[in-house]
Amino acid sequence: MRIGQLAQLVGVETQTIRFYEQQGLLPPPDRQDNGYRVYTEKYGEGLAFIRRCRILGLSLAEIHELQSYQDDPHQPCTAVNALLDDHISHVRSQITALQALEKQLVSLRASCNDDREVEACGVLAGISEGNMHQQ
Amino acid sequence: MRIGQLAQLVGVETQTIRFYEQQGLLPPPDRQDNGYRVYTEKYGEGLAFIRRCRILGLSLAEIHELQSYQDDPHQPCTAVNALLDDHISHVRSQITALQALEKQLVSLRASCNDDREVEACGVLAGISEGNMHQQ
DNA sequence: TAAAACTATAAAGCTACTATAAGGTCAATA
DNA sequence: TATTGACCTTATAGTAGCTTTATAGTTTTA
Ligand SMILES: [Zn+2]
Ligand SMILES: [Zn+2]
Ligand SMILES: [Zn+2]
Ligand SMILES: [Zn+2]
Repeated sequence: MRIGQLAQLVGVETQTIRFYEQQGLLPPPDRQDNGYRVYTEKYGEGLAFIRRCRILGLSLAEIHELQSYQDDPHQPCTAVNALLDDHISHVRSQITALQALEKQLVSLRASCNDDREVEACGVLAGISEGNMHQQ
Repeated sequence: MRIGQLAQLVGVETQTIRFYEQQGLLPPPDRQDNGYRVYTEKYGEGLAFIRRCRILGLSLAEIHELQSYQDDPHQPCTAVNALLDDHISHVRSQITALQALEKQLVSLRASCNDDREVEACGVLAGISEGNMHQQ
C-alpha cells in the first residue's frame, strides 16, 4: 500500500502522514526501490489512533506520551488516566472562558441597534471607551 | 513618550507594539534623531483599542476591518454589527464543539477506574478501538 | 509516446505574538 | 574617562499543527 491509498483509507492528506512520521509519531515505513513508502494495514491503526486523539483535542505531545505508555503495557495506567483528567480540565477551562467572552460580546452587541452611523455605533463606542465590564 | 513608557502605560510588551506597527494596525510614529520612536498620548488610545479587541477574541484581520470602518465614520454601522454577530457565532460554535468534546472525554474517562495495567486501560482501549460514539 | 496522476524532498506560510541575537544610545557612576 | 546599566534599534527564529508551494522524479493511462 502506498501513501495515497493509506491517506484515503484513514481520511488524511498524504502530507499529514509524512508530517507525523517526521515528528516521530509514526515509525518510518519500508521503501520501494524507487523510494516510495510502503505501508501495511496494521500501520493504518497507528495512524487512526493519532487521528482519534486529535479529534479529542489532544496535542501531539500528549499523543506521544500516550504512545510511550502503550510501549510499556504492564505498567499501571494511572498516568494515562491522569493525562486525560488534565486534558478534560483544560477543555473545561476553555469552555468557561469562552462562555464569559460570549456574555461580554452579547452585551456589547446589545448596545447598538443597527441603523446608526459608524460614528455613533454602540459597539465601536463600547470597545473604544473600554466599558467592557469584565467577567 | 518612548516605546517603553507606552508599553507600560497600556500594559503590552514593546515588541507587541512594533509588531502591530509592522502589521499595519498602528501607524508608524515619529522618530527622534537617534531613531527612537516617539509617541503621543493619543496614540495610546489606538493601541488600547486593539488590546480590547484582542481580549474580545477578535483576530487582527477583524480589527483591521473595524479600523477601516472608523476611518469612514458617516457610513451606517451595519457592517460593524455584522462583524460582531459573526464573531459571536464563531464563539458559540466553539463552545458547542468543546461541550461535545467534554462529554466524549468524560465518558471515555469513565471507562477506566485506575488500578489497571496500561494493557487493560479503558481509556486507551476506547481510543484504539474507536468506540468514540460521536454525538 | 505523451499527458495525467502519483511520489519525493525541502522550504515557506498560517496566527499572534515571544524570544533571542547583535548592536547603537544615553545617563549616571567609579 | 571608562564603564555599567537601562533603554532603544533591526533582523531572525521559535511556538502548534498542519497546509501550501516549488521542484523534480516515477508510474499509470490514453
Ligand atoms: Zn490537553
Ligand atoms: Zn452599530
Ligand atoms: Zn471572529
Ligand atoms: Zn486506565
